Amino acid sequence: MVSIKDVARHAETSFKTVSRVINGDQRVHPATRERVSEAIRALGYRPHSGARMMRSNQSRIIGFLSDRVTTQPHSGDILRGAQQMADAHGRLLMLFNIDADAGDDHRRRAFELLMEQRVDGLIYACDYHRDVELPTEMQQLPSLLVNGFSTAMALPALVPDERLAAQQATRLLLAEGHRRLAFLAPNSRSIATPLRTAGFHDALLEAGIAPESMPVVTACEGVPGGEETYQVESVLAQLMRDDTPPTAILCGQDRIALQLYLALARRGLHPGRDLAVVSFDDQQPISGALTPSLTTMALPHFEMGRQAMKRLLDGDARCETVTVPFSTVLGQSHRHE
Amino acid sequence: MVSIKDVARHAETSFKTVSRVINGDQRVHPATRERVSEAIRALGYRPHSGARMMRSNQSRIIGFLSDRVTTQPHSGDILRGAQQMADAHGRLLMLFNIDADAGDDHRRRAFELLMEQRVDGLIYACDYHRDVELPTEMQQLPSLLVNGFSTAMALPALVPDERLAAQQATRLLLAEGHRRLAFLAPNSRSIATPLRTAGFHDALLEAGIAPESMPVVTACEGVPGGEETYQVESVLAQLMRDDTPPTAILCGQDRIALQLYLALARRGLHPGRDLAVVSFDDQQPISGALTPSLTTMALPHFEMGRQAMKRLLDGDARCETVTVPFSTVLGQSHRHE
DNA sequence: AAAGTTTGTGACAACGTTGTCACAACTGAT
DNA sequence: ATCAGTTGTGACAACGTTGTCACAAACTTT
Repeated sequence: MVSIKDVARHAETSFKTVSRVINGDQRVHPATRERVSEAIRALGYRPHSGARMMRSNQSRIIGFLSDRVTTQPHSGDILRGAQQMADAHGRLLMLFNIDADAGDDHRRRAFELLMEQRVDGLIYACDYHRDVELPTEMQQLPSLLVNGFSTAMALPALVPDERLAAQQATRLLLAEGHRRLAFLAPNSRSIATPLRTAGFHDALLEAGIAPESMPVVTACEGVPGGEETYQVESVLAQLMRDDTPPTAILCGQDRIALQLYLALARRGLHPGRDLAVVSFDDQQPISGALTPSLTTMALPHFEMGRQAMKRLLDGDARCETVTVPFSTVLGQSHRHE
Repeated sequence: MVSIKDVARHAETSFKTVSRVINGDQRVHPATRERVSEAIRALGYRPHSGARMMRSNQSRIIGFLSDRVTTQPHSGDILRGAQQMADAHGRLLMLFNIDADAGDDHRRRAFELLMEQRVDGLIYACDYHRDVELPTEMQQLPSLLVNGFSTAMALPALVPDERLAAQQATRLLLAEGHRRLAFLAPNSRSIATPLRTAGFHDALLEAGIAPESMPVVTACEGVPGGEETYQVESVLAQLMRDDTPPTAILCGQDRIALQLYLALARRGLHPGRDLAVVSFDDQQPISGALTPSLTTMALPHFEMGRQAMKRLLDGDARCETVTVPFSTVLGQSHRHE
C-alpha cells in the first residue's frame, strides 16, 4: 500500500510536508502543495486510518449495537438515520447485531470488540420500545440508547412519543366529527400500550368526552417482538353488538388495522366510508398496500436514528430520556361520510 | 488508555512477553503467563486495533455498502446474516448506506472512506433484486454483490432463485390437485417477474399442463422499490368472469396476496377454502397478520447475507452469480376443500 | 565434560501517521 | 547593515503493536 513517504518521494519533498498538505495546513508553498496533490492523485494514496487512530487516539468510528436489527420491519431505519448523520459528521458506523436468543456474554463480547476498535461513542438500538438491561461497561464511553430506555442505568435515551401520537391520532378522528370511538389496543405487555391508551384518553378529555365511556379492547396477545396472535374479528363483533357502536376505531398497530380491514370487508363495510380507521406504526408493506389508504401514525425511526447520532456527536451527555414525535401519514381511512 | 507496556510493568516483565501472551505464543513460562493474564484483567487492558492494523496490514473489518438498507422491509436481514457470519469469523462490519437519491459521487466517497479503513473485503447489497452499476474501484479488493448482479462488471454475486421458488410454489398448488391456476404477476419492470413467470411455467409443463392456457396477469405497476399501485380487485373480477375460473392463485408478492385477501373477503370468499393462495416474499408484517395464515415463499435474505460473507471470507473469488433457494413458509392458504 | 538443542526472555526496528522543535530563507522595520 | 518576525521546510520522536534477532539458562546428546 502506498504511504505518505511514497508520496513525498514522488513529489520530491519530505513526508512531513505531505502530511501538512493532507491536513490542510496553510504553511505550505502553493507550488509544493500542487506537486504533492498531484503525487497523491497519481499514486492513489489513501491515508491509513489505523496509523491516524494511533496518533490521534480517536477512531472517528461510532459503534452501533442493536437488538436484532430490523426484526421489526422498519427499525432498520434507525440504523439508516444514524448512519446518515454519522456520515454528515465524517464518522463511520461499526455495526454489531445481537440476536434475540443470544446471552449476556454475547452482548459483553460485542461490547468488548467495539472497545478494541476504540469507537468514539456507542449507540444501542432496541428493536421495539422497551426497558432494556445493559452491560454496565457502557458507561465507560459516550453512549446513548434509542427506541428504549434503561431503568437500571442512567443513560441518555431517545424514545418515540407514544402518548402524543395517540392523542394526535384521536384528534384526527374527533376533528372528523366522531363521538363514538374505540381503541383496539396492541399487546398488553408492550410498553407502548399504556402510553397510547393514555394519549387516547388525553384527546377524549380535551374534547370533553368521558374516557371511561369509550371502549378500549385488547386485540393482540403474546410476546412483543415474538409470537403474537390477533383477535380482531371477535373484538369487532363484540363492539358492533353495542347499542351505539363506534363510528371510528383507533388501531394500536398496523397489523390490527389490516385485520380490521379484512373483518370489515367480510361484513361488506368500507373503512373510511362506513367506519373511520386510524392506526399506528406505518409499516409500509401494510399501509402502502391497503385501499382505501390507511391513515397512520408513523414511528419516527429514521428521525430517532438521526437525532441519536446528533446528540451523541454534540456531546449532549445529559442522562435524559427525550421523546421524538411520530409523523402523521394522512390516508383516506380516517374519513367518514 | 492502558497499553501493553503498562501491563508489562504491572506483571514485571517485558512488553514483548505480554505480546506473546496475548497472541497465544507457547514459548512463555506458565507462571509468567499467569502473571501477565492477571495484569491484563486487573488493568482492563484491551489491544489497540489501530496499532495491530498497522503492523499486520489487515483490519479484520468487512465493509458493507448498501443501497437503502431496509427500504424493502426485510432486506435488513441480509445485513443481519452478513454480520452474524462475520462475527463467527472474528470480523467486524462497517456499514455504509447509500440513499436512493444519492449520486455516483456519494457512492464513490463511501467506497473511498471504506478503503481508508483498510477493509479486508466489501459486500455490496442491493435493496431489491436487480442489475446494478458499480464504481470500478470495487475490483481493487475482494468484493461481492448480494441481491443483485452487475452486467457491466465481473463480480461474484448472490441472488435469490426466483425461478425455482415460483416452480416450488406452483408445485404446492398442483399437489393439492388444482388444475386451473392463475399467476398475479408483480411489477413488470422488476427482474423477478419474468423469472417467477418462467418458474410458474416450469411447474405447469412438469405437470403436463400447457402454460399458455393458464392466465398470467400483471397486478402491480410502477417503479420497483418506489411508488407502486395495485389493481388486484379488477384483475380478480376479470378472472372470475371466465367460464372456468381458477381455483388457485399464485401471487407474485405478499402485497398482492394482501389485496387478494381483501377482494375475496368482499365477495364472501375465504382463501384456503374457496380459493387456494400462495405468495412470495414473506413480508412478516403481512404474512404474520393474515388469517388463514399465508403460504408464501420467503426471500432468503438472511441466508444470502450469511453465504455472501462466507464466500467472501473463504476467498471464493470466482466471478459467478450463485442462486440461493427461497424457503417455503407453509400456512393454510394453499389448501382447498 | 564438551557440544548441541530447546526454552524463555528481551532489545530493537518497523508499520504510517502527526506533534514538537529547529532552522534556513526571506520580509520589513530600524 | 542589523534585528525581529514570518514563511516554508525537514529531523526526530512518539503512538501500540509484532516480527527478527540475540542471548542466557536449562536441558539433551555425544
